[in-house]
Amino acid sequence: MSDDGQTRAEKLASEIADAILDGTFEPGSRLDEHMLAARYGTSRTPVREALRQLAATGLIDLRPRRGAIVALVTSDQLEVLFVAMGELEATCARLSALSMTPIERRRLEVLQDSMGELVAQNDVAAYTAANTSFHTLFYTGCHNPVISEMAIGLRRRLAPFRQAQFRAVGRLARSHAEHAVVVGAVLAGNASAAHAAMLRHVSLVEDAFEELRNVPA
Amino acid sequence: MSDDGQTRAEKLASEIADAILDGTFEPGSRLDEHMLAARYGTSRTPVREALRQLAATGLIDLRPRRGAIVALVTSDQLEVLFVAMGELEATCARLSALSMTPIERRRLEVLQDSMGELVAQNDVAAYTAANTSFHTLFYTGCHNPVISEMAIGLRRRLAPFRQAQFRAVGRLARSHAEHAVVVGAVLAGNASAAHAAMLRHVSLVEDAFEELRNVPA
DNA sequence: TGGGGAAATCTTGCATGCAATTTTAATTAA
DNA sequence: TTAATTAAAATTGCATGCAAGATTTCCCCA
Repeated sequence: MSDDGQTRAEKLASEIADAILDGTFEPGSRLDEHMLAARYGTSRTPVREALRQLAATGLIDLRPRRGAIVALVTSDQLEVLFVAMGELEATCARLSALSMTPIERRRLEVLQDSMGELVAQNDVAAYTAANTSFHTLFYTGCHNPVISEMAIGLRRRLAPFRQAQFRAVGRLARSHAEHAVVVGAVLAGNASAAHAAMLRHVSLVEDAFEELRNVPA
Repeated sequence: MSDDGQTRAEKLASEIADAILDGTFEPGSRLDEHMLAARYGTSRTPVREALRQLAATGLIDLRPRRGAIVALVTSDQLEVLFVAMGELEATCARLSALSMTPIERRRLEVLQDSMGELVAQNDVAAYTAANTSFHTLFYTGCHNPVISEMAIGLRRRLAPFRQAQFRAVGRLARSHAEHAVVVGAVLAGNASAAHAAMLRHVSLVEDAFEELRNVPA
């Protein structure tokens, strides 16, 4: 089993990334090469290659001769990351308004409608899942893998900080209403309106996160 | 000499990147690990780590068990890269309009004026250099290292394809006029206008590149 | 003469080991 | 008790070697 064409270093990079994102390795903790090698049953060589790959994504911090630590995101950096993701998502929406195929536009419309039903049923879990699909549609719809991969990388990195954003009352309906503006602009082919609407939407999501974050620990 | 706190793999990554960008290693050519190790006087281990780092930036293509090749950018990919860079630059301008400090705004103003003189003198070389400074001001001015690093990385990657864009007649004055619109919007704190103006500017630069590229080989 | 297949060669992937640097601990002096 | 110094331990950086997979070469057959 296990060998699907990927090299061990690649699988390690992905597994370590998962472990970091799901909290197994806490921010700031040292990623000892021997420890990782033992944990994943390999030698240090592929571990080192994986670490270098992860360092390039910003997930870990690789200090020469001093080892790797899980990147600790300060409050400031988190702000910067959220802003960056927002801008990228807005850009995706902008390009989607210009580049989406009729089929993609139709999919967007259908998803928006079905999410409306989820709002009516107040199904938070299903809405959260659909919300991911919603944003994914723009990643593919912008037809620019360079931008979409940047956005996906950021979204992935911010995932641990985005949980439970729809818990607050009325957030579901509000999110859906904001989506409607974005969808309308994209379907109308109005690039700048799509950009502005998506930016407003994700900024509000960020605000919701802020509220969460400022709850006394 | 030689040891300035950097690890060999890091220096290798930077040296190989330079060699790729200056054309020493042509797109599509194989990057043999033994060859690289011999060329830079190390063993294969740091070479492999450097290659993994470069693969993360998209500069090389690392195919499992099949070695690394210098990423060959097709015409389509180049288009995608230019669009991505344009969008990021526009985003930088947008954020700059919101976040630049008075000092940064002043610097922008001063540079814009001095570039006007270069246009009058038709000093292409100096204008080209100043143009880099101009864009760099927005990278720092957006106050978002995540976005600016993405933009810088793209600009670096596209550098080999951007040469001589000011050769065409009248391009200098036109560039400066476009800059004026961007600067005006940023100084006025008009985010969406700054975004639109920068987007228009870089799109035109891209068009100039297109003209160059379509010259029969 | 051209195509298919097997063997030889080459290249990558990974483990291991050693040297160098950093980190930790211990010991001593103030 | 605390700070400084030094020695020990641990950890990283890198070279080397071998095995597995890919590539090339060569030969045979149609």
